[in-house]
Amino acid sequence: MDVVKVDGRVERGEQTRRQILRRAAEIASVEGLEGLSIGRLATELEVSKSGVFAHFGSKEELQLSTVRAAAAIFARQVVEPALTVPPGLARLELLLDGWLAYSENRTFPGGCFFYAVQAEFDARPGRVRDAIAGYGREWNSYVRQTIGEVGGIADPDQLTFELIAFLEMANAQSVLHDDPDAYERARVAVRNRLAQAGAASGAAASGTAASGTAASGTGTAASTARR
Amino acid sequence: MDVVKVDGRVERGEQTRRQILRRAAEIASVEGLEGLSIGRLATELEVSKSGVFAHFGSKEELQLSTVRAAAAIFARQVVEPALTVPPGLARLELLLDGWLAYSENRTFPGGCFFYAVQAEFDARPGRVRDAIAGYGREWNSYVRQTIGEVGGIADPDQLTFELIAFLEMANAQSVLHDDPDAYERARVAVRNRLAQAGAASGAAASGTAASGTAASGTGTAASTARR
DNA sequence: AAGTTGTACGAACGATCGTACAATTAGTTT
DNA sequence: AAACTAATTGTACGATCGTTCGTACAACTT
Repeated sequence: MDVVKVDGRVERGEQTRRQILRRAAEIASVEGLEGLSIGRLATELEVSKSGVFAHFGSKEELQLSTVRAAAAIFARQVVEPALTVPPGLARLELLLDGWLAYSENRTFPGGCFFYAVQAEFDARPGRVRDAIAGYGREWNSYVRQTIGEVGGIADPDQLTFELIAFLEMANAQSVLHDDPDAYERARVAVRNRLAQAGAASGAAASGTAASGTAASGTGTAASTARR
Repeated sequence: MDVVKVDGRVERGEQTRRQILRRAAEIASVEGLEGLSIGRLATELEVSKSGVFAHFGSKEELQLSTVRAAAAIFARQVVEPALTVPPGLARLELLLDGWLAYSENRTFPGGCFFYAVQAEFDARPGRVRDAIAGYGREWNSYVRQTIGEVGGIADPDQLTFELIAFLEMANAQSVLHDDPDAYERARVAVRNRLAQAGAASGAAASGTAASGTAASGTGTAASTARR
């Protein structure tokens, strides 16, 4: 009906814009959002520098658009899959495992996009930093909410802090030291901490076989059981 | 003594070099080692651009020297104080509290220097990355060793991973979100995790007793004792 | 005293940065 | 067909980047 207004020119423009932003996010995950330059982007994509520039009007707008594009990829890859299972421990575990997979399989070549740009912009003012901080808070409060839906957890804010710490540490260690074992460390840490928190929900589903007395077992058992 | 070879020119040179590197580390903790430019450094220090350049011969060498200078500051501020107490739980706690204080009181204006440059260089090759990774491994294995000296801890490598994760998370949250509470979260996490690990050494003081919500105890005491 | 060494400076270089604007191409409307 | 519109291009600009080079001057050696 009214969706027929497919202007071929606009259509093509949006496609190049998507290509630009996908490449921009890849570069930024490795070199940072400042290391990302319009000229280099144009050269790599084999288009004109002014063509790239025209899509955004300023470098800051390019950076902001890149952050938004990366957030969409993150949401599709990490958040949405977790929404396919009912709230509770299973969803929380799927969310955390999804994050580790997102980092481990290098959705962005430099590891987690937000880890990279967060550390780059955390100490300087501006709209880019504000956008990054906003997504950080969103992610934080979504994890927090998912923890809340498990029930029976004493201090959800504290648990949120610790779980996210494990995820980011795994990403950092893996990228800097080429150490894939970091992800296994994070999985052990997450499992152990969730057991300690006394995640009430039954669902022995993905849990360890020895989940009954997991608290004192130091959680080393099911290292190979998962995955 | 035998230190009589005080050439006034060399002496003066070393002093300006120290000033350059101190400022360079400050800037890099905020803007990164790439954001650090020789021209800007010269302007801020009110010296000539070529004067700054002459001290290092290349930008890469300036970056390497900056990393080394920051490592020396880190060692003095975090590692050395812990060496004043005997090995064991007390030393480990002093080390961790020392790190949190080092980040919290903004020894570098952008928070932990190494957190910033690690995320910046973790995904690109080169000598700078290698140097940063080297210091990272050093820090990691020193924490690991200090944990080992406590005794009675099941998996020291796993504990090292988790404790450092708490520290870096506190730094990241604090800097990006202007949230000073992050440090308290990290202290709670550390205390809780050490209690769970069953740190054998005496000093039950900081153990499970205060694990509820209290901020008091040895943790904060040490943090204020320093500095 | 004259001669040597080391730090710091000023000017200039080629390259690249972000940005501006007019010209061109391709698709849509009348 | 002409008129219009949107994406893309080419050219050019001022600023800043890292780097090079010749020079000035203070400090040390002989």
